[in-house]
Amino acid sequence: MANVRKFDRDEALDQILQVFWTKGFEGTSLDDLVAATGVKKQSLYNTFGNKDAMFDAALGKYLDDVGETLYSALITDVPLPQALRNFLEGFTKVVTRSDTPAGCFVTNSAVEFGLRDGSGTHDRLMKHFSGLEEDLAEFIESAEDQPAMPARSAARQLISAVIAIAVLFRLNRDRDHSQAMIDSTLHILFPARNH
Amino acid sequence: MANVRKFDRDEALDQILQVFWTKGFEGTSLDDLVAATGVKKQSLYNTFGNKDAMFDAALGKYLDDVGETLYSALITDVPLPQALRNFLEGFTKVVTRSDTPAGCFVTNSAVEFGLRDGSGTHDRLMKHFSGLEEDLAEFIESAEDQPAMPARSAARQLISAVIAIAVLFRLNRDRDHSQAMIDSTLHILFPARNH
DNA sequence: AATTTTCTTGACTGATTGGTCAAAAAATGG
DNA sequence: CCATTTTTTGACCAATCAGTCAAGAAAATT
Repeated sequence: MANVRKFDRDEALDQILQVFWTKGFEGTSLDDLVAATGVKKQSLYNTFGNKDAMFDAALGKYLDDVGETLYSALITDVPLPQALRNFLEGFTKVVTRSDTPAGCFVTNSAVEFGLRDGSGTHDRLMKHFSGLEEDLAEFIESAEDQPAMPARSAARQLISAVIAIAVLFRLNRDRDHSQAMIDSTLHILFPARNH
Repeated sequence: MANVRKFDRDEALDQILQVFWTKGFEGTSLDDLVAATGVKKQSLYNTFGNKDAMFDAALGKYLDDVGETLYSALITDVPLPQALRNFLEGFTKVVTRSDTPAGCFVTNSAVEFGLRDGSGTHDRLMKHFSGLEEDLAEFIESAEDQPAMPARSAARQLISAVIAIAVLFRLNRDRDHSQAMIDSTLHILFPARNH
């Protein structure tokens, strides 16, 4: 190799993610990304490709980071109610952090790319949700402690809660409301129990 | 008056709504609106104002139309479970119709305008959700038949379901999935009952 | 030290953005 | 039928859009 990159690729990608997460794909201009990263346009193109590729890379980073958070709750040997509480709390922490944009980048993108059938992003988002539902259902089914409904329904309720928490927090940054929705969801899955 | 408008204001507004609903605010250009309405740019500006005002008017139309659908389910004297089923089915019908864009325009806009504090649209969307939660809770509380949780929690579960149905249907146009979520939500509110 | 390879820089595209202007066309009131 | 008022029309605007180009700077290889 000859000359070497002056900026940190991963750090720049993280800043790119923040911008897309805040403003969406259409709402983000390349100048926004240049300003956020401090990296000149051509260097961004050299490193990532075009705007779509930058978005794709940002989505990948988000899926890696958040995916790890979500799935780490599902690889424990704590009782199911506690594991699912960890799942909900972990996700909620991600979408309500004050040092990252409010809401869930995947949910936001699902809304923005929802009608763009056939695009790579659209497929990726669909697979994310169906995969998560599958994994949740499997995890619940294989647990000792069973919720008050079929595993598949419970998984859907969890995903439903997670989406609603993300959308509503993005609109109204009220952590108490998010917490109430977590508690309410757990009471539904495991009624008549102390949480 | 002198000359009179050649196009129908309400019809044009409906077409404007469809475009914003499909592509979002940032994703919509004025040329898109001109193409969809068949009305020249200046005439749109004369009639509605600027792009923000057009979006505002479209949101108002959507809130009127959908609001009527939603609230009509809450002004009946049928038993609560049936009323809430009507509520969920009515909403789902709106967001899954094949002659209008997939998903809920309010939810989409909540995601897109979520971080624009202080904007009129942001306030309006917040008031919509808090108002709906309030009205649902009140309606449930004043009913004879009570769900298996406090009215406020039930109201939040309904809103949560409604948001998730809209987001997921926009991504993956699967009506069976929407229906399953409706049924699951009602089973949660009124367990051990035939729906 | 010279060459080669890569990254950086800033100027530069043509297309599109939201929005305006002023003239033309049309309909009403006198 | 004329004057007035409003809408329509298409040209026009500066700003911004995503993306490119070519020259310059920096590092590794020879």
